[in-house]
Amino acid sequence: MPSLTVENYLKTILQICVQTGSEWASTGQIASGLSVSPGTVTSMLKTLSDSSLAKYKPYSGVRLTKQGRMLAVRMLRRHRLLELFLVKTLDLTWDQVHDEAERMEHAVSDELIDRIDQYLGHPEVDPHGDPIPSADGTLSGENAGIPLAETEGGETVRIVRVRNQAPEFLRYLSEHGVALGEVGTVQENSDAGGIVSVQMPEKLVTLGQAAAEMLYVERVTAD
Amino acid sequence: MPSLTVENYLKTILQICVQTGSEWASTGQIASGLSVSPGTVTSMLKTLSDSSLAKYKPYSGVRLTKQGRMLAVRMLRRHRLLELFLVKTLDLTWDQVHDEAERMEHAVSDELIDRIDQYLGHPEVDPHGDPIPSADGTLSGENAGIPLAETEGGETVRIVRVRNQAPEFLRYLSEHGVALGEVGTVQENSDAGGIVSVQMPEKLVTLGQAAAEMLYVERVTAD
DNA sequence: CAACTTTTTTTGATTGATCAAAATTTCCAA
DNA sequence: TTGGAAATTTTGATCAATCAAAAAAAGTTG
Repeated sequence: MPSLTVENYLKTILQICVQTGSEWASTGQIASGLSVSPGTVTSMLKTLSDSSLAKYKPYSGVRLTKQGRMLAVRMLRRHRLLELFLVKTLDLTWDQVHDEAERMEHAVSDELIDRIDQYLGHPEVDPHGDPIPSADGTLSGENAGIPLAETEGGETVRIVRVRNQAPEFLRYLSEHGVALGEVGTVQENSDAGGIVSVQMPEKLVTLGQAAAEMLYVERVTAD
Repeated sequence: MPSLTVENYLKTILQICVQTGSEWASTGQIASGLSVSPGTVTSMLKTLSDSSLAKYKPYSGVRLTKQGRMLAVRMLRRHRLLELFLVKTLDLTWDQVHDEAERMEHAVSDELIDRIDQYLGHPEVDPHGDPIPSADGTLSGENAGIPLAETEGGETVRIVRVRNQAPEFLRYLSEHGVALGEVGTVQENSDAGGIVSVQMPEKLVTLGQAAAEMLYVERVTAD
């Protein structure tokens, strides 16, 4: 029922809320998230409000309604299941699936998504470690892990999530031995130098601060 | 580059041409194929002409250009590969895949389609027996088989294609033992009664004339 | 708190896809 | 060959999504 455009607005709003930890998303955030002009966003926010998918408060932003949030979560679920499906069936790599899923998520039925979920055995995370919402609309695990940037030299960490879908970034990681589930030891985290380096099983990888903010890890306790 | 709408027009035009064996498709045929009004078609035909995807001749219809035909064939290829992919990976049945593929075909990249083609081992036909165009745009095998309606009592035939995607029709066939590749014996083809009946390995199936025109078979010579 | 900056909204326009209904052209049959 | 009937095109309108640029509101800072 909702257009592809509406689906994209809802998803973007939800992602902003998750990332900022707020209930509200501003016109400007949405505009830059979708690469459209602010004026376009304003008019779409009114449309969303009219269809009870969000509550729009002029000059403040929007907040998803239960219904809108449900739809947005469903888009996230579709996107993430599709990504994993492409990786599992066709052996695509984590840098190849985002754009593909971005378009496909608007084209598949709920029934197909549930089939895929079942085929994959109800997975918890997608190829980037992003949690997959359950069929009933529950979105949990969005807070797992901490940015690599917050760790210190000497710590042993497991890679659990990459919060940046840029193919070049993902390929850089792969080429330097960084993959989901791998364990490494932080060599150095220097604010002065603006870098973090981690010894992975095979290779040593060094990332800038910005990049280290996007790579999420869990501290591993020797057991 | 071409919009979803343009892709659908091109595909529809190609299908009309294939079905009628003509180079031209009329405004009316396209309008009913796409369930839009004739006036809408007229204006889109001008658009297609302007983008050199088809040649429009007022009151006569359109004819695809080489470029337009290429694109249309590509849509057919996508559609058919997607159908088979869904059947092979997720065990969907032939009555479940058409609508799904119809939407997905606009959302997948050429690269993904080629991956799927490779994964499936370069198949020749989709789950309905429709031939899959090759990557270079060759569409062959569209003339394989003859309608069951043209066979006579006593002939042994192999089911090779179903030219009707209606889920109810396909389910009716499945429920009566008709599946691609199966062999049966025509019991009766009666113009008077308007029915054709075929003894399949498990069951006896009886179809009306119209239905028998949509089910394609090959005569099997005892060997 | 007044002036400047930033953000947001409004305004006016455009584009693509569609429709209904009127006008036109083509076709067929008497 | 002529008078409908059928098919097609034109016309005028609508709707969703977008933009640029002007106007207004909110925020910030000396």
